[in-house]
Amino acid sequence: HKDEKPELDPNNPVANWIHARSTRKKRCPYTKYQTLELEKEFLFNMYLTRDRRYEVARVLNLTERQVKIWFQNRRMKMKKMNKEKTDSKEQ
Amino acid sequence: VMILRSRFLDARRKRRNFSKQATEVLNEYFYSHLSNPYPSEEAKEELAKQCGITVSQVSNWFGNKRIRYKKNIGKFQEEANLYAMKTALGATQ
DNA sequence: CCTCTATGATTTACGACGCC
DNA sequence: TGGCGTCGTAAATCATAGAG
Repeated sequence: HKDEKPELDPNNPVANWIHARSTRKKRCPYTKYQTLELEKEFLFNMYLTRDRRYEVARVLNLTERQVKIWFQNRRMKMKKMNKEKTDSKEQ
Repeated sequence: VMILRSRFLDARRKRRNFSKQATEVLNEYFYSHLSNPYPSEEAKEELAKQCGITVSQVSNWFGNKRIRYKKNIGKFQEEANLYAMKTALGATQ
């Protein structure tokens, strides 16, 4: 499950850690408008159809891949929020 | 109603830095597993219990610690030596 | 008090692996 | 086999607690 190892020095403690590939796109925070629209779409349906994805990407000037990943991350966030809610209820 | 109110207030409760003891426990694990500081789910649960924080918070702490350590190893050298010495002494007893 | 910096949390972007 | 699913994480960024 390793991404890449820029550190080749065997004495370097971080040599075997997970490292992001240098080709990874730098994180680009979305605008308030983009986030708001994505949230609205998520409220409508947690899973995108292919043409909703195309449409959302076009309107928000994001790639379809970015929209797909945003929904994946958003579902994980929802799962985490639900878990915290039920965890605090029991006890 | 009061229960719902207190739960809502809990959720909005402002972040607090972890206790010195909790940070101590997390750092001990981090520096004694420096070549592979990725605790398993079970290890995270145990650390969370010892520290009085959630598993998510343990994950956040390790994520932040790994990237900040990697970004400036020199800055953490003193701390690393301190915990290395501490575990060495603990193993002797 | 009033700054800043360190710290905990959240947000993008993937790699690994799963299922259909 | 491609494509989207989850899971765990990297790295950047946000928010502000709290040390000086």
